[in-house]
Amino acid sequence: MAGRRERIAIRRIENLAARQVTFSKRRRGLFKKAEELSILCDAEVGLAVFSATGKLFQFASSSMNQIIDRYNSHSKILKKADEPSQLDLHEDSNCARLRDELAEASLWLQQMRGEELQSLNVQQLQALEKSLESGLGSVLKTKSQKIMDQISELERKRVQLIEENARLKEQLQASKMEMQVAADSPVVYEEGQSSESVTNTSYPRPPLDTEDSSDTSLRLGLPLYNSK
Amino acid sequence: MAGRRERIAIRRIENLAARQVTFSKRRRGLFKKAEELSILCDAEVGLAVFSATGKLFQFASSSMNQIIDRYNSHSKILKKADEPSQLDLHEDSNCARLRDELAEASLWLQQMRGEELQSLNVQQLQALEKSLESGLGSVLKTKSQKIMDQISELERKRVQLIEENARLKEQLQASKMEMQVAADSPVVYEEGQSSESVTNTSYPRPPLDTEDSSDTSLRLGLPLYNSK
DNA sequence: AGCTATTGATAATA
DNA sequence: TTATTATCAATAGCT
Repeated sequence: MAGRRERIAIRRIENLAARQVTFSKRRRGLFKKAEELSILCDAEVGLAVFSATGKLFQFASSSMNQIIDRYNSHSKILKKADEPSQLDLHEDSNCARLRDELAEASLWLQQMRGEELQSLNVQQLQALEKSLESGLGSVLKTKSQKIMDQISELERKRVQLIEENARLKEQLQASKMEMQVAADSPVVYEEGQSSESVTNTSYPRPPLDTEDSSDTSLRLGLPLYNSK
Repeated sequence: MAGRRERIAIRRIENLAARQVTFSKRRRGLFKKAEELSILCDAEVGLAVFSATGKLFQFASSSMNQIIDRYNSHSKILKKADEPSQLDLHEDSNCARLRDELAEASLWLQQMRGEELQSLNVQQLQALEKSLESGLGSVLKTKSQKIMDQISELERKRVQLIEENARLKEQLQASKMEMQVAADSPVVYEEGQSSESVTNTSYPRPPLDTEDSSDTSLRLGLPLYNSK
């Protein structure tokens, strides 16, 4: 007969001969599928496999160097202002390390954005989840703090402006009265209007107590970050 | 109803939607097989795929840069080491850029972990929050899938073992009966012991019905990924 | 996105 | 190693 095949567990095959046979078969299958993907879907694919004995097998839809270049320069989506360097002395040796670190950081960013998760096991996913939840908590906390600060600041400025307006009105009134005095023809029936009542007329709703408004802004701010 | 599948020709799929669907499906298959090869056969595997839209997907059994380094080492054996390649020519200019990108990526990672948020405004915090929520959703989904897969796998093995047990039990029973016949000296007062009761003595707890236990394992599995 | 009918891949065997 | 084939896995074509 032939293959009384049971699906094998995905762990290292202990038997050397069996491992080599499987490597040979599966390698061919993998390379075939890599090529098919690149052709069918117009994708650029690079695949390098080192056997346990150190032998290299490779496939590249274009050229391996081109793919490595593209891989290395892929994360230039974001640019920022240049930063004065302080490590010029060890430029060359740092370069490979930088590339390592950048690749790792990029992968992490991808995974935190929810991509490229298939290569992670459940434990790693759990850790990632915890990290994301923690980060999300901090973001929410910071955002609410910023919003509260903004509201407090606005409120403070509003109170300041109200006070300034009140001062200006008083000055204006004083100025008018001076002019009236200067004109030497005071009008009696206008004096009943006190400076206080003027203020109330101009600002029907007097400024709230600052302690209260702080709490109010908290309540108002909350719905903003109750997202979907 | 479903896949009235004819083998498709291996050439570029013209229809955009179909091409994207196929890319998504085959890419996952390819990455899975790459991972399996690396584990089963103790091989170092690096796979990079750029979609037609320029998006990078990668798998590396160790780290991509380690694999690239190893690849370059292998290649240099076949090349002249003193001949500066294109990669080397761009290395210096890349280095500064790499440093910038790494700084940028590191800052992002910090911010996604909930650190260094003070320099962001509310709008940026909102975007970060959305990104984190989206990533968290994907992580949870992937984790659930992995756990479900594990459960299915365990259940499958359990059923398999139950079947094997049943087979072994039958064989044992047959074997015992043969021995009784071969002994050719039946003892009358022992014949009251039926083969069935013998079996029950050897296996006091017969295997459960497979249908019921299948549902049970599913229910037990679900709370695992109902995270806090 | 899900769902099957098929094709394709491959583990055990010769 | 290569060939065979039973069986499992991947996926093309539909909803």
